[in-house]
Amino acid sequence: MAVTDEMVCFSLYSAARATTQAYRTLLAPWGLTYPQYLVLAILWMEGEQTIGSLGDAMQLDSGTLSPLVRRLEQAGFVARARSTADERVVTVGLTDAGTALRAEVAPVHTKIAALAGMQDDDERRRLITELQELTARLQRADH
Amino acid sequence: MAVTDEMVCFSLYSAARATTQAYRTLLAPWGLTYPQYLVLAILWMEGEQTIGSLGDAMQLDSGTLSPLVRRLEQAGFVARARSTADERVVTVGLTDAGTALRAEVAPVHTKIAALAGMQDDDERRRLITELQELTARLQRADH
DNA sequence: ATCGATTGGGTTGTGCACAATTCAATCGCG
DNA sequence: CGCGATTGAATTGTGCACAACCCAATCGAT
Repeated sequence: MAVTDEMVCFSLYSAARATTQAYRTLLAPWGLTYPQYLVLAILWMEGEQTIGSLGDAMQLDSGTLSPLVRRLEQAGFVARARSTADERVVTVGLTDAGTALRAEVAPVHTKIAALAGMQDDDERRRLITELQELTARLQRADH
Repeated sequence: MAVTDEMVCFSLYSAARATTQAYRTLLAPWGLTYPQYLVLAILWMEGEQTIGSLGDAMQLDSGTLSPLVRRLEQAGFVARARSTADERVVTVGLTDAGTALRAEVAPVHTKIAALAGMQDDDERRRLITELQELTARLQRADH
């Protein structure tokens, strides 16, 4: 038995990498990465966002999101604009090309869940909850 | 309910980042990262390795491991040498400084497991197995 | 023994993740 | 109103993760 097989941390680290790898394969036709897909998913489901609201949803800071959104903009899928009400705020919205992706690309996360053997709603819900609780305990402790 | 709360992938991604964040905090006194800690853990438990055997254990390629091990070498914790039997192979072993770290640093993964609420052996084992199976299904599918 | 194929490791380039810093816009307290 | 504090993004720098590529050492089939 390898050392790493005794560590929860390693099984998480490994599962997360396997997941992004599966996304890489399925998203390759559009040149999208997994975090870029997440941004698009949020825009598809919840409409226009700001850098800050994306950061809240994904738990990422502007140091990660700012260049990531710039690449999505360069790819033509989103548009950025300074808010008129508050010049500090940058809004991020879908372009027509970004909206057009939805039909073919949005279902990818369902395909991944199926590949992972997480097609059953209850079981998936249970694992999500377990991982969210684990995450919350770690974040609470990390102060 | 946020979009991301419905995705297994996101809960994995999030839990993995929370874990490395917890490691970052606990490893800060030694300037070690989580992947660096993993390499040291393998060396402590299983003795001298090669770049290849580390790659097998951690599922990483030389493009990641090569600079990572170089940084561990620059920090003085490991030493690298070409194998005399096969000049292609690079062996990685602990220095005295690397061995000396073991007593204080090795227990970190147990502390993290406790913070994550995974102190119970059976429950931890169950989650590890579940994640390993999920990982295996994704890797099998990703061809 | 030779030469084509394989293997082990390194390098380069791209994109996340995160700390730390900067800066302008806004807020709030007096 | 005025000004110090806060906020929202962006930038810089470090370190992983991974694809693509390179090269030298070794293997293997003849």
